[in-house]
Amino acid sequence: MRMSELSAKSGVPIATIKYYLREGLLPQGRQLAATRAEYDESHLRRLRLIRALLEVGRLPVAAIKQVVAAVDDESLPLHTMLGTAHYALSPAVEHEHTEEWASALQAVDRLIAARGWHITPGAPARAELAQTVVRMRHLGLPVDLHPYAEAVDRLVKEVEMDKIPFDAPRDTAVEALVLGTVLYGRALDALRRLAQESESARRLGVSPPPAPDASAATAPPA
Amino acid sequence: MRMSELSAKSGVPIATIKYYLREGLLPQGRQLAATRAEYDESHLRRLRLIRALLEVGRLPVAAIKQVVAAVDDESLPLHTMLGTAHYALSPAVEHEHTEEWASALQAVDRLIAARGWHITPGAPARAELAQTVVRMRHLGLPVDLHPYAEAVDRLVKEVEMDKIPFDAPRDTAVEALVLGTVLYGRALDALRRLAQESESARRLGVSPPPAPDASAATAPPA
DNA sequence: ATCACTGGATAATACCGCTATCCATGCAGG
DNA sequence: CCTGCATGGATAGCGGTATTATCCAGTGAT
Repeated sequence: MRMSELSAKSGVPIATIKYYLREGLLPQGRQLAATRAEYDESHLRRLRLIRALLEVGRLPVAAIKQVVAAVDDESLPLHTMLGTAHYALSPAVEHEHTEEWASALQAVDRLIAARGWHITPGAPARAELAQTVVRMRHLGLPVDLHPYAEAVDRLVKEVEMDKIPFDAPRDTAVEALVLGTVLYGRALDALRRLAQESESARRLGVSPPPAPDASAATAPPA
Repeated sequence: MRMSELSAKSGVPIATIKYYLREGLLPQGRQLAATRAEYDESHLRRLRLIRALLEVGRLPVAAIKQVVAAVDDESLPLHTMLGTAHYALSPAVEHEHTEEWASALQAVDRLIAARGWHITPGAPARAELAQTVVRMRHLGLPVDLHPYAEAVDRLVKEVEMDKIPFDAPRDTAVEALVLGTVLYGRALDALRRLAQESESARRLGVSPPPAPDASAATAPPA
């Protein structure tokens, strides 16, 4: 198919597709002539991957570039691939070597040990979590992550990993890994807020089930 | 304290503090004279709240403005306050009234019903989740959110809500609500990635991930 | 009175994702 | 073959956002 068709099928403007080509997010089409190139289903699929990572996962374009590079690198083991996705998802927390930081990191490592997890020291999520703990303490929030760790531990072990099609072609498995991390991450977050709203309504008593001030809860900016 | 002291204690540059004052994120200090104003602990605390929402929660400044306005509005019930936080957290998904959208929304509503949740139709998380489902289907991912819903449901009911100090002064409770949503949301996400890494290492059982460095972000020559 | 410092107003900056403009093709219909 | 519209590629520009730099007049300690 040609670029215009690719654009039509994906809903991404041509100018934007050109941008992705420039940035190396999308592989070049098969060159037919100086002003003619052909794209196929793989480009369409890649485009959907990009948009999902961008719009749902909120990944910056530079990070997506990393991810697709890893996806395309056939020599990369799946586990490493997952690490790349995690790295792209993590927002580069700057290490301040303060007392608080060390303490928070220690707390995180205790939690990791308590769950029996095996985590490499360079894992981005480790630093990110430590950073979050620092913030929580700054603000005087009670910090108890154990129930959260237990919940995701079960989820990952009992559900998520079983869904990855390890026996499928590599790119399929890889996409499932990356997309699972990103899309289900968002889904989990949205679900949590739904649960919160429901429980909040129940406890703080917007009394009857047929919500009286339904619109108030999500009222648009004043 | 003066602005420079506020800056020193919070780690936020003076110019940035001035910006927050302009934007109404941070209340004005007590004016002592034309070129002299005094700030106190409440400003420091507010500044930390802002930075937490900004850096950890990734909220845009405009959304933070909404949140602090709600926090400061004494007349707002707690439940409504939570709704405001949720609204600020959600990234305004645009409704395309397509077939897929309707179907995804239906699936989300079935899930909500299955869990017995009480959710207002305008809940931002509802649309966000539907959007995510649409993307998942586009990409051919299997979509089964039930285990996720169950996990967060338990978490919210058994842990999160019990931590909110409803009997404390309003602003304390309000901050706990907002920060709980935002900070624990991030924490949950980071924990999930930790669990994934651990489980991935166990199942795919291999060498540790490459601990990619920041320079790699721009290094690869296409 | 002086001078370093403060707070406030305004303009400039950096980055990012995207978009508009140009231009040399290139295929299609006559 | 010739004409004309569409294509792909290169380049420059736009719009939004968070932040920062510049100016300036007022203040208070010395």
